[in-house]
Amino acid sequence: MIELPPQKYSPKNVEEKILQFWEENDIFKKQIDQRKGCTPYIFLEGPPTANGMPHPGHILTRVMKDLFTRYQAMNGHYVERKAGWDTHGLPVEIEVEKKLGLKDKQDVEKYGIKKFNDECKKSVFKYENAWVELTCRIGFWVDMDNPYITLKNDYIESVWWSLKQAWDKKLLYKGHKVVPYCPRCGTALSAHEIAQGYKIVDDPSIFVKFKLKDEYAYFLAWTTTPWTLISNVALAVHPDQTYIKIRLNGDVMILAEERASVLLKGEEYELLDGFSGKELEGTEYEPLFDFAKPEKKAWYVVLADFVTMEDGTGIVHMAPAFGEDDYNVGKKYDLPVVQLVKLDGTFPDEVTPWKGQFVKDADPSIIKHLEKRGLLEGIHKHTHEYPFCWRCDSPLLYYAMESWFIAMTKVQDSLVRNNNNINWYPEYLQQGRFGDFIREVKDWALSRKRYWGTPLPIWTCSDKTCKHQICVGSVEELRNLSESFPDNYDLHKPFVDEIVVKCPKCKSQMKREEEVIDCWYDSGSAFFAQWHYPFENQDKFKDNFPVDFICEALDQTRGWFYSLLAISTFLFDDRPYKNVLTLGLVLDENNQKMSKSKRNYVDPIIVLDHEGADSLRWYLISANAPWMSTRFFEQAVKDTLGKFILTFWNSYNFFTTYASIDKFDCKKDTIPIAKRQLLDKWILSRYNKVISNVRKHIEVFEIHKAARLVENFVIEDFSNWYLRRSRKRLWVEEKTEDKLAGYSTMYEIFLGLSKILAPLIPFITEEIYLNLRADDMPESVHLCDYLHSDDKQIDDELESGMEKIRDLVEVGRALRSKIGIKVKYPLSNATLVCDKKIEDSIKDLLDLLNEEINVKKISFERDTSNFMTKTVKPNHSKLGPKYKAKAKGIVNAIEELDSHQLYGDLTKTKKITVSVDGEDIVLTMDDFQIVESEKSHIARTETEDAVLLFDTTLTPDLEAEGFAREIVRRIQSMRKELDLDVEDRITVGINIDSEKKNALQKWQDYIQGETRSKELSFIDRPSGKLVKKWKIDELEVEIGINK
RNA sequence: GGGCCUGUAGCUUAGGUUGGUUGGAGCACCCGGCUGAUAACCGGGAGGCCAAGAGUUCAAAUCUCUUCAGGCCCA
Repeated sequence: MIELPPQKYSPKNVEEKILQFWEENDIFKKQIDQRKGCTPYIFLEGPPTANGMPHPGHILTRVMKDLFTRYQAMNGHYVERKAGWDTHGLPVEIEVEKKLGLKDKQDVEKYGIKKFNDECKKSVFKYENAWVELTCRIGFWVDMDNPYITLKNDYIESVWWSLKQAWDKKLLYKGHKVVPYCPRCGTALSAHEIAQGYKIVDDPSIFVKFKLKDEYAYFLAWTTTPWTLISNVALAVHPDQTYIKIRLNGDVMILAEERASVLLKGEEYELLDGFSGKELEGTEYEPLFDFAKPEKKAWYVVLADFVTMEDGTGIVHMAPAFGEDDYNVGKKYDLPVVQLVKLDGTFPDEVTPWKGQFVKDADPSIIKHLEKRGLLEGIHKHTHEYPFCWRCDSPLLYYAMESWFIAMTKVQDSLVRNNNNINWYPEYLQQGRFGDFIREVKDWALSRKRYWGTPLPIWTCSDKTCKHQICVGSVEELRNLSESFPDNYDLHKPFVDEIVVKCPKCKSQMKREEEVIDCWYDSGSAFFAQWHYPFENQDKFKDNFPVDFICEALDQTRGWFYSLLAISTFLFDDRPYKNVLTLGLVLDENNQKMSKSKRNYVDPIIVLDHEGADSLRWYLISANAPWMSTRFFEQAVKDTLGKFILTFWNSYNFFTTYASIDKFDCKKDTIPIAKRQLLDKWILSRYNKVISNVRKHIEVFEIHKAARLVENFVIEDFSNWYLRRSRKRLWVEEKTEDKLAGYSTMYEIFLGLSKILAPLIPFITEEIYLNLRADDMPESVHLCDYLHSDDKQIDDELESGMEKIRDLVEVGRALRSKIGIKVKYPLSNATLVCDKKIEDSIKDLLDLLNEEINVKKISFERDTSNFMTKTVKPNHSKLGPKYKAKAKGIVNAIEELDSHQLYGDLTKTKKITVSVDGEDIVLTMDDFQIVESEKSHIARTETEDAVLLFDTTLTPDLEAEGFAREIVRRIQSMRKELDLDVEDRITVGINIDSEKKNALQKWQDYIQGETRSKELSFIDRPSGKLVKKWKIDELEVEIGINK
């Protein structure tokens, strides 16, 4: 039984009601469970960090994840949706440090690692409620009762297992990583931290001479960090640049040709030799200082692509301990890492002249020293950006810290192969940003010298000679190695470090490497660690690997998308996911990135309260391709509500208003399609076409196209044409077959739309479905099967005929507007001039055209000649040159004549004579232009394939009919003013000029029928509940109505 | 600094692969009409150096290069 829904659509009320319905009836669980045993569609949730409030970007991700999983579930797949939480990492620690007022790592250790980590754990779930609420409110169906959480012992154990795999494959090793380091705070800073501490500073930049070992010549190098010269081990040149040897001021020097032309502009020098960078490779030079006694070979020329010709000399001094580029080159050439700076930023004792001095403060003294030795060629001031500690404002040093790595470079080929086996949406990321990243993959710096994270499970024997190392791969293994393993264990710091582990080789005590691991490794392990694989759920894992679908924003490309692939590749040598949808970023109204500090975004909750989740979802889905960035602001969602959601609702409301009055029963009252009107068949054809195309778009994640297609169908085809054209059918009071045919069609389409749109806008579709469903249908739209199109109902010819009719309506209305005869006033005749084919395609649909443009009769013709008339007018460009001064007189004379007659005469006699100033002039057809125009009372317009002609003669009968419609319109608006129900009957009294009254009387039945009046009288003083005076075309009318 | 993506009317956008009539829509605006779906509907109008510049071509929103602006990632 279809019920009358609320007239006014309140998103909040409807959505709250539906949320309650889902919860009370466990619909989400039923959607999953009813597909048990079906082909699974495996989704993996990229875990959000719940230590900050969700913002519009998170909403987009969650909406997209939701709609594709809902779609697959309705499509007959078993779609589990396990939620996940990312809980470790530096952002969490920073948040807690701020809260507790801790400034650096020393502060943390003073505070106590146990207490600190407790705070971290608490902080992680600080915003959990907000996340859960928002997730629920936007209708994202994900199982938040059984999430995977990266801080759980089981999860950590799975991560440990995977690290042990890496260890066994000899992929886990200890090396150096150059990081920005604050010597005062004694800590490395993350990229995110240094980004907020750049300042523009003046540093000395110096040109230093390095003497070649076997030759009296110098390499001229350039540096802005003189203090790193102490730890110099090599010089780098660009392999493809040209270097020259010159004599300048008595010295022989080598530098890049391109730089020489800039640096030595105007100076005189003698060119001695030239070579490519490549040829210089391996050339040895004498060290500037002898403080370092490196074990490996040092002090020779190496090649590096990053050497620029923008500044300097084209020869770069290399100190692998203090620069990432330097370090990487050093690794390639196996250079020693000379690190003559202590962790507090001062020089060690072996650097005798400057020992104990802060390195940057020693710069001037080092420069002086070089100058004294004659090794300084020049000194400049260099203005550049330099990072400072955001906490204590000390200048940061780049510093090679010991770190654990996973040797991704060793599995690079597999990475590339597995990546090529993934479907990327959009495709260009596969070989673009992501492919580039993988082709230049570096070893993964895994360890973090922090507290809140998965501890690195590597223990080293403390015996100086033994130094045995073990990577622990399970809790069981750790328990067996330790003497006292607690029952109630926690694998985090500091507990894990309190476990006493004995070396299996020498029985000495072992000590865990103090680091925790990169939290990206945690989340990248989700595809197996969420199942506690391999300790549990081995089958479950096998069934769920690789996953079908992951979806995150663009910034995850080198984050989670990479960490999943990296781990999956070295563990299983396979892709972890088959399809990856990358979403564009959500920006603010001015295309600026949303940031917490600028507060330039709307709180999603406000939008949800005002416009509702469906409008919000529809906006995000339809505004743009998923991978394009989308601007987000409340007005945009408001527009979406008005444009689509309300149109959809109003259409539905229109249908239910009538269907509920008539108690339409979808079981008993459905009319077979064959017996329905062409209009019904047409909308069903359009509808089925839409279904089939929507499916095609969704399959390739072009959800915006699917959404726009449906939107266009609902607004243009269904609401603005089909329903508008069907209104009259529903106004008849009896339950005619035609009315039921209309209901049947509308019912089918609303029910269908609720299913098609259910994954996209799950609330309003549920609301509609629940009202329309019959008892034998599933209890929720989300438990239905997604629709397949019925191609038998697609009729291209009918669609093309309707297209032509709609074109004709358009031009017909425009023409009416142009000739100034209102649509209320019927015209007696219209003619369509077109060919037979067109006529055939539209002749059965002509009633629609009749009604839309209000014409009594439409007939067909093959050409327009009966409606056109030819006249002539003087051809000025011919007459002018020929008759010069007389031309004006001739034109005047012609205009005196009747132009129709003139044309007739000209065609008959070929010439006419006019008299100008007493002179007879003979004119021929050549002197005229033929003009074709409509005969009087004919108006003409055309479409691409037809001409439409109106007979504009208004007879008194036609005028009376039009006037009757004017009256009806006034009464209707008065009914509405009284807020009457559609079925209410009224009595009407009209006071009107007697001449019009006579004309109107013929239309009395019509007026009464249209306005549901049981009585209509023409009286002088109308009375009733509402009495109004109207002015219709200068004529005063007074109408009174009563219920 | 490097790589990648994006830029079309006040706003949201189609078209761009495959160069080819006058660059289409919708919202908002103005005028007119219609209306028992009323935050709707119909007709008309106004609004575009297709970010800027250069090149290729008979022809460029479309292809190429440069610049500018915004974004993401990496330095």
